[in-house]
This record gives sequence, C-alpha cells and structure tokens, in this order.
Amino acid sequence: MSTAEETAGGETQPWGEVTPDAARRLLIAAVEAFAERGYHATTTRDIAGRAGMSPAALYIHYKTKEELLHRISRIGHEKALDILRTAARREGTPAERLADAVSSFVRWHAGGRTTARVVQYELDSLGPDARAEIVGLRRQVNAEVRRIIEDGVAAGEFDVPDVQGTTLAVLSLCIDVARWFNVNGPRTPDEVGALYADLVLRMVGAGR
Amino acid sequence: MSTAEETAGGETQPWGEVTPDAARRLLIAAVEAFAERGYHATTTRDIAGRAGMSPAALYIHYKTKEELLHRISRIGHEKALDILRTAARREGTPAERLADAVSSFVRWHAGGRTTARVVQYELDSLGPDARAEIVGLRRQVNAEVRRIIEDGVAAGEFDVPDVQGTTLAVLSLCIDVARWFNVNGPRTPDEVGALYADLVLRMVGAGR
DNA sequence: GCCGAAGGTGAGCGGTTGCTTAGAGCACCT
DNA sequence: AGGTGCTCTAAGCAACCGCTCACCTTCGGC
Repeated sequence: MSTAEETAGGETQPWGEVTPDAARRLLIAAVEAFAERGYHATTTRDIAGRAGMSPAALYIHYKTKEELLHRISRIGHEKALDILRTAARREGTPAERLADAVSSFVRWHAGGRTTARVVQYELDSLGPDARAEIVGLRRQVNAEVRRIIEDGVAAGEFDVPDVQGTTLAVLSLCIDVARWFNVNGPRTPDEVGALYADLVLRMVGAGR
Repeated sequence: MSTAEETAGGETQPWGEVTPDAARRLLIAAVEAFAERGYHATTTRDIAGRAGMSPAALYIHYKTKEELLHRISRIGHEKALDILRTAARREGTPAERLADAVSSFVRWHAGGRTTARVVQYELDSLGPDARAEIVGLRRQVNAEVRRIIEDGVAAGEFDVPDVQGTTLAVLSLCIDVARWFNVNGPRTPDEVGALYADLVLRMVGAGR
C-alpha cells in the first residue's frame, strides 16, 4: 500500500523509492521535461514549474540539474536490468527465456516511453563519473542477454555465428523502440513486444 | 574532380553541394559539434570557433542556428534515401536487394556516424515546418524498404506476418547503429553491415 | 583609381541560464 | 514561550546564450 508501483492509468511509476514527496514530484516533472525537450533544452524553472514549486525548491532536494538526470538514469537502468534478470533466470528453454526477455524489455520501452527515452538517450549529457557508473549497468544488461543466447547455442537450439554482435543487435532493436514508439500509434506495447520476440527468435535461428 | 565525395581518410563527405567554401566549413563544424554535444548544448560560438571564424561570420551564411541543423538534416536524409533507392531498384532477387539495402544503409550509419547521429537523433530539435519536411523524407525511406519486403513476400521468398512492423524493425535496427557504433571498437562498418544483412534476412525468413 | 558588392570582425545588446542567498512559515521538542 | 530544524519562496547574481550592428578588408569591373 505504501509504495504502489502501478497507477490505474497504465504507465508504470517506478519512482516509489524516491522518498520525500516533493523530491519525487520534481523527479517525475524532470522525466517528462527531459523526454519532451531533451536534457539541455530543459530549464530548471520548467522542472520546478511542472512540479508546482518555485525554481529554488529544486536545490533543496538536488544539488544540481545533472544530479536529477543521474538519479533518473540509475533508477531506470536498475529497473531495466531487473526486468531482464527476471526473464533470464526463470525456468524454461533458452527460446522461451529469450522471448520473455525481449517482450518484457520492449513492453517497458514502449509503455514507459517517457522514462525510457531519458534513460537510453541522455547518457551523453551526464558527466564522466556518472556516465561511468551507468556504463557499468549497461554492461550487466548486455551480459544478461548474452547469457541467454549462449545458453541457446550450447543447447543446440540457436544458430548464431556472432554471439556478441547478435546480442548487441537484439538490445539495439529493443532500445530503439523508445525512439519511435508512439502512444497514439496503431500498436500497443504488448503487440510490439510479441512482434519483436518473434523477430528475435528468427534472428537467433530458433525456429530451426 | 570538382566535388569529390570521398576523402582518403575514410569518412564520406557528402557536403560537396554546400557551395561557398566558408559555408561548408561552418556546416561541417556544426555536424561535429552537434554529434558530440547535441544541438541544444552546442553554441554558435563553438561552431564558428571550430571553423576558424568569428561568431558573427555564421550569420552571413545562415539565418539562424536552426537553419544549419535543417540543412544538415535534409542533405543527410536525401543521401540516406539515395542509398536505399539504389539498392532497392537494382536487379536481383528480393533477398539480394534487401541484403544490399541493409548492408549499405548500415555502412553509412557506422562509417559516417558523426553525420548519421545528427540526422537521426536531432529531429525533435527542428521547428514544426522543418520537421514536417524531414518526416516526409522519412516516409519515403520507410516506403523503399517496405517495397523490397513486399516484393519478397509476393515472390514467395519471404515469410513475414507483419510487413509494416517488420519494416519498422529493420529500419530501427539500422538507424540505431549510429547510436552505439564506436570507431575505435572491434568491428568495421563493413563487418557490421554484413552481420546485419544476415540478421535481417533471418528476420524475413529468407533462409527458407 | 575609384566603386560597389561580398565576406569577415570586435563589441555588445537584450534575454535566459543554473544556481545562491536571506528570510518567511510551520511542525515539533523541551 | 522559546528554540530548532526542515521546507519553501522572492529576489537576484554572474555568466552565457543567440543574434545584430557598425565598420573594415578584399577584389573584379570600368
């Protein structure tokens, strides 16, 4: 009851862990603004305004504008990694686990497009230290997908000449959903997830 | 001889059509700056400085900073469309044409990553009118790929349940190369192009 | 030798940026 | 009643932004 992770609306709200209420409102406002206009085109006044506060209130909860992006990026990557881990470590054949990983990963990028956009496309706006931390999380994301593909190859279920290259392509395909997906478009996140899971299984030669 | 399209270095230079020499230098400087820092984080002083000129010189050749981005985006999209058209309209089986289209499209995104990054990821930084024009070019890009896939389906060579969805996925896969490709990484643009052509043929079920 | 057009510069204008400061309001403890 | 944090605001500072303007140089045509 305390930290609900979903709203009735539909978009996931994984910001339950951001504890002072005002800090969470500011962070959600920042996600929306960054997703719409990009990090550099967003002003601290805009963020504070969306949260219904004065510009100075931002600096009570965050040291700089960049710290906001850093927090958003870390929490988002941890959520993405969690989704992949859950799918990768469930029981089932490699094909089932890969399909599960891709469809849920894509659902997250499509359904939470606002968040995913910031998380995936504003990495370069972070300073060196923060970026290094996020790059570490990305390596874990890569490793998780790679492991499923390696398992499939080892089991003789997949036919993949270049495991790392294919891992990169699969992740790239999923991540780019955040760029083109349109909430008012013809497809639901579920449909895109199902389509992409099928395409990825073909890429690894799982349909024999 | 007059408008060489390639340098000995390797990266394509399709800016031969930008006619006053100073205007071309400014435009190339802008491409580099936009690719590194993003449009909004780039200052006109930075662009002019890279071109070895004073900040005011920019406004002799371009009305605004946005006009620079618009020009870059239009020329880049026309080049990308040209690459796809050439591959789509050559003779050969649909599988050969699709592989050709994907590998050359990917080569362009990987080899000219600097340009491709600006072209593909700064669309939202354009104003409404300029964006509308570029969106029109993107629709033509989509149509070109879609036509190859439809031809393959009609010929019985491809097995594709969702033609438009697969078209979107193929384009998305190619475009996202501009985001992750690293010039100092382990793969050459040619290698990525060949890998991706193979993956896409699997996606459309062309390997029987 | 003079001229006008074209390309370039140094200085700077109005506006906006990220961020700071001084202080107000308010719940809570003793 | 008086102190003590905590949250938030109004005002504003120094720096920087896109862009302009008055002026200088170069150069082909006559």
